[in-house]
Amino acid sequence: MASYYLTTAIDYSNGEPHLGHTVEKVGADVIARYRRAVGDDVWFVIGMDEHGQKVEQTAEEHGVTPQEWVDSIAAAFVDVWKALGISHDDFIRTTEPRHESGVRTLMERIRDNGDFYTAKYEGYYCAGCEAFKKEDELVDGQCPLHPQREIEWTEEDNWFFRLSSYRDALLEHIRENRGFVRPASRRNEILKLLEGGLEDISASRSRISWGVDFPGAEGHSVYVWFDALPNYITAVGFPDGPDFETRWPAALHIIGKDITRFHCVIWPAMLMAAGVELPATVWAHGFINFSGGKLSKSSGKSLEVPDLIDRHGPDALRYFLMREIPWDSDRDFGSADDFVAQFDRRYTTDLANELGNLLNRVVAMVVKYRDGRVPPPPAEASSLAVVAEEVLAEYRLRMDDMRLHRGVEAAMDLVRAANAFVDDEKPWAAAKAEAEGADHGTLDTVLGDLVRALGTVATMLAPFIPTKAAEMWAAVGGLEGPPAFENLPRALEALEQVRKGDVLFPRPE
RNA sequence: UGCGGGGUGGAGCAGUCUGGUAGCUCGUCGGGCUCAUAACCCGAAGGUCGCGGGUUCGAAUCCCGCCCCCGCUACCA
Repeated sequence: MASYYLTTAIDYSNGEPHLGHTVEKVGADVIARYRRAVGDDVWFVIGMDEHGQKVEQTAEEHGVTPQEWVDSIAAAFVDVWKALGISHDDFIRTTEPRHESGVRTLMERIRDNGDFYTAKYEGYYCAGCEAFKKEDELVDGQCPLHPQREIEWTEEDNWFFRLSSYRDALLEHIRENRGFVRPASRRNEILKLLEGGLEDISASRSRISWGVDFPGAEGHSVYVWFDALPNYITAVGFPDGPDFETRWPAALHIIGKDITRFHCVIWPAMLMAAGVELPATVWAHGFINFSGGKLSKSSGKSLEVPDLIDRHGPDALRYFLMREIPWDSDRDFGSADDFVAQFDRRYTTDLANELGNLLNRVVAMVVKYRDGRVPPPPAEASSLAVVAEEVLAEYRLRMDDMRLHRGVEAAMDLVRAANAFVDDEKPWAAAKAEAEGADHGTLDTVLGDLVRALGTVATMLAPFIPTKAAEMWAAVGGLEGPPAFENLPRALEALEQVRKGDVLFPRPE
């Protein structure tokens, strides 16, 4: 079994989980579940980035210790992921000992490789940004993001990382490995960036106490990216845990497009400097945008994730996000009201009317005309069975290429084809003909192939709507949930008896 | 300024790499069916494929120029 280790960006512990976090985790979960169905040995890790001055300040504002603060935020994130059915295998937090010790080891290796040096860093420092600002970034001598804060001319000794010396190696790696940075638009961006040259970056901070101590440098802590990025290796036991060798290098890092350069330039350079293999692919997904303003003035529809889950259930939200938001680019919803309206529309048309109703009508007919017995596969496949084969192949191509929104679209194409097939074949007319003496072959083929098409749909949709797909699979007579793709043909042939259950997606009243 | 992405019927998108009657979903209008969650199916109207020029027998698709929108421009998740 091929090892497939995938990660998402770890989320910064400065606020509650929002839609942006949710899209990323759901997409990653879809990939994880799909890879499992393909037969890979999947290891799926998400987590929290918990250090830094901002966390320290936020904790102070709430009158708790930083550790208490990050504990409560981590719990809030875990609750949401659980509610959404995210199937992660591990949850890494950068305040955990396994992470902090791994970071120190990594820093030591980079240092031993001669890629750290000290230099004076001076400039205007904004405590709000936790960063030095260039003079032309300031507005009226103040940081535009934190105008209420003091800006200070500051000098400190920093440890610098020789990022610039990895430019050629990075260029070569990205040029030769087309799949390293995806989608292609992001790859172009990074290549152009590299062609323009790189500067060294600082790797330590002297003024941050809530962080990992910089090895061998009294009073310095590891700067944010050198702390956060290594979570991908510390989570699987770097440097010498038993799983590190089998799981690393990762198959896939899933990130937001805003942090592409950190993952495609700094992170691989760090790994090269420490003599660690590079991940196979970094995938930068797009964002949800609200050009019309996220906060609706009119009806005040909530975009809080728990409220959206309550609206039509977790699977419906997963479906909507994956169907509507391209996995490789941005999507603008206008306003919060528009978002909710689109969500309601997708739920009613796609899930209730097309998918749920199809299952219901097919199961009802099998019960009515065959006492629930699923007719076995006919000698000659129906037109629907042919379409099912084609759709499945197209679905696999799209999913393997991580075009998730196109994958779910393919599955729904089969749903539409099945609904049209029912109308074309008119099983009720065939049943009437049987009552008048016609043979049973035609209706057997129609009903059996419909049931098996539904089984195929359930299997294709399982990564997207795991709970509902399992209900579908059970309704068409399947055992133990939708099968791995390898076993699908056999599992479909084995379907014997449909089970009429509750309406899959009730229409809103 | 530079770089990247985008501009396709009312809305959201596919198609552009590998030129050859412009496609899908939703919405609108008309028809059909009764197995089904008043669900489903079929048909119709609706597009100068951002603008201008070029290559070609032929361009949404290739080349040049321009306009508009978004992101990034380095230590901000």
